[in-house]
Amino acid sequence: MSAAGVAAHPYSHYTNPYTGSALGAGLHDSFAAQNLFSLGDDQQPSTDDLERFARDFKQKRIKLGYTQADVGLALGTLYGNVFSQTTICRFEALQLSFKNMCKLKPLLSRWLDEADSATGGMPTIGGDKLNQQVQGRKRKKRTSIELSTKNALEMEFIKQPKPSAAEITNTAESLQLEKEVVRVWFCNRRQKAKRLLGPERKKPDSTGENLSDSYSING
DNA sequence: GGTATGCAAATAAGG
DNA sequence: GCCTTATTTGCATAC
Repeated sequence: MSAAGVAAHPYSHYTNPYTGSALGAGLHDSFAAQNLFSLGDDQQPSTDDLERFARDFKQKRIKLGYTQADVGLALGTLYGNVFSQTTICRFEALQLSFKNMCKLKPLLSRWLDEADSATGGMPTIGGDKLNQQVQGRKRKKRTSIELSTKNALEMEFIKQPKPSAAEITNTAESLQLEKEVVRVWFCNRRQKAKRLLGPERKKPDSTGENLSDSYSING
């Protein structure tokens, strides 16, 4: 155990190396907007709400004796979609985008409520909006591509970064992968190539870090 | 044994 | 149906 206590540094450190922004800028932008326009009305929580909730959630979760993995699994029972320990961890550490945090909050909130009241057993079903909200989004299990296969794909990529459908099918067959997996691999690989080639983003300086600084959340 | 994190697979949205 | 771009999410592994 090393984490007890409370999330150390909220919305700051996760600068997605791929987009150079993703969780980073996207997140900060969203949060900035959220802070500025915080309508407070809808059901959209403010950044403060999220921070408070995450902190609270973690504390209670620990008090109740559940691990992050437990929670992720329980969400599967509750809503039909399991989440990983990683995701719960990032939620607690406020390392998800604002939008993503907003999406997960009600699920975790509901879980917490049930876990809280039903002390003694994991909460069970709650078949309503939330259920539907998350369901139908069944995520495909992440494919682990073997190193040798990756190498083969890399070779193909060097030869032809943008293979035709037929070429993708061939590659998929020869590597014994699903065609879709190969197609997505090439898409992601192209994205990666672009990132690697274009390190000159917008402003190396003024964006990410400063913003994250200005989020000095903590109390 | 639980939690944090790097890299990247999968998905969403718009074209 | 496939692309690009942005984003979400998790495997693998370090802590």
